Amino acid sequence: MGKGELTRQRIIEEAAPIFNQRGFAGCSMQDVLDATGLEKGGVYRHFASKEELAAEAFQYAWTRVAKARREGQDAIPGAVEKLKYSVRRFAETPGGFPGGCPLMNTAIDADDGNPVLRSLVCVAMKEWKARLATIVEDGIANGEIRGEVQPRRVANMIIATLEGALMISRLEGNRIAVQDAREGLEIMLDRIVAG
Amino acid sequence: MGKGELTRQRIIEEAAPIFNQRGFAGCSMQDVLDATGLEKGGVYRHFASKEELAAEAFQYAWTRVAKARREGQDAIPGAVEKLKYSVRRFAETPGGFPGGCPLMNTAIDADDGNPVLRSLVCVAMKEWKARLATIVEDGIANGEIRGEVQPRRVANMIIATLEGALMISRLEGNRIAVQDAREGLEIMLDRIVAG
DNA sequence: GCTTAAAGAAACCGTTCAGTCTCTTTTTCG
DNA sequence: CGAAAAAGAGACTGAACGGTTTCTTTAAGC
Repeated sequence: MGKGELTRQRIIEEAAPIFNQRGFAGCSMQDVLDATGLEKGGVYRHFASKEELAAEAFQYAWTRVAKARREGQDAIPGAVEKLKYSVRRFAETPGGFPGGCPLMNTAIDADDGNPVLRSLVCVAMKEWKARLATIVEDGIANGEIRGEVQPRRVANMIIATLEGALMISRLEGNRIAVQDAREGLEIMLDRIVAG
Repeated sequence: MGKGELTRQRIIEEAAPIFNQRGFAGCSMQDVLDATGLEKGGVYRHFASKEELAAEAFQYAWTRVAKARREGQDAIPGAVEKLKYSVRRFAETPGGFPGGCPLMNTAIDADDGNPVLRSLVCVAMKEWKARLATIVEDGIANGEIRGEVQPRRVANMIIATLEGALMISRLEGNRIAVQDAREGLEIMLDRIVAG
């Protein structure tokens, strides 16, 4: 990787937390310059526009967060245990990235405009949901989870509850809401097992 | 109410949807001028700053949304039925205010800055949570709900799930997530009844 | 209906915005 | 080591930003 590519990556990494904390409109290019120590020319050589940088920053932030949340999940045996692990992992790493969950932040930030960011968030959401739904489907297939359970509904419930709880927790400045969500979801997950 | 007060109120009502859709930094005073048809002097006579207007706009938006969600709730008998009604009402009015839920939008918008807006959101969240928790407490007191149930946890679960689901629904442009959340929460609420 | 105070229009303030361009410095590679 | 290419500094552009001020219009109270 040449020096240019290295700088580009560094800009993304420095800009991502700022965009995640302040939103697209709330983060100026000057903020990025301050954070990177570069000048205008140094940044605009690597990105065509603020929007392009913001898009790359979101991708970076989400990739990092999603990877951290997934970590260790493959080693867990059993569909329900895998789901519980996902929930626990989410609840235990609420400060995984400065400014909170990039998915939620960018979804709220871009849902009434900025189609570029919006579509990236849409894809990210779709992938997360599919990942959870697949675990449920596998559980149904091997008889661990009851057949009537709707994978999409379970996935939506998990994502909605966790993200909503994170919003509350960040607002209140404590972990109570995410802990409550975790416990509530674990009870729910116990109820989808077969038998 | 004099003409001044009337204009002030009209500015708030016109500005609230814009702030709710674009966020504090994403909505300029020029946008407010365009929406109201007034000029700078006409607006700044009634508000000391953009922040003051945004605060009033949030209060207006949240008051309206909260009232709409509460409507008819008092007539519902039984704690669990009251809670179910709240959930149903939320799920059925996802487009209650342009731009989505002001509480979530402003919480995400202001949680890493703007202490004025942040504290208003905090109070709103506290009140909503207390309202739900009180219903649970009443249900426990009259034996309708099991004694082990933690009112705060139920309240957190309901708010988190609904708000998270609304975020998903708005991102995807359909009502699937809020419907899934509603059904999931109803099952959860059936499980907290005594006996 | 006249006086007076409130309300609004519009020019204006300095600052910051995203983005461009030119010129210098630093890599990179033969 | 030297030439060509890449990277970065930093001045600059015009528009938009939040906010102020002055002056005109409109509404209210006697």
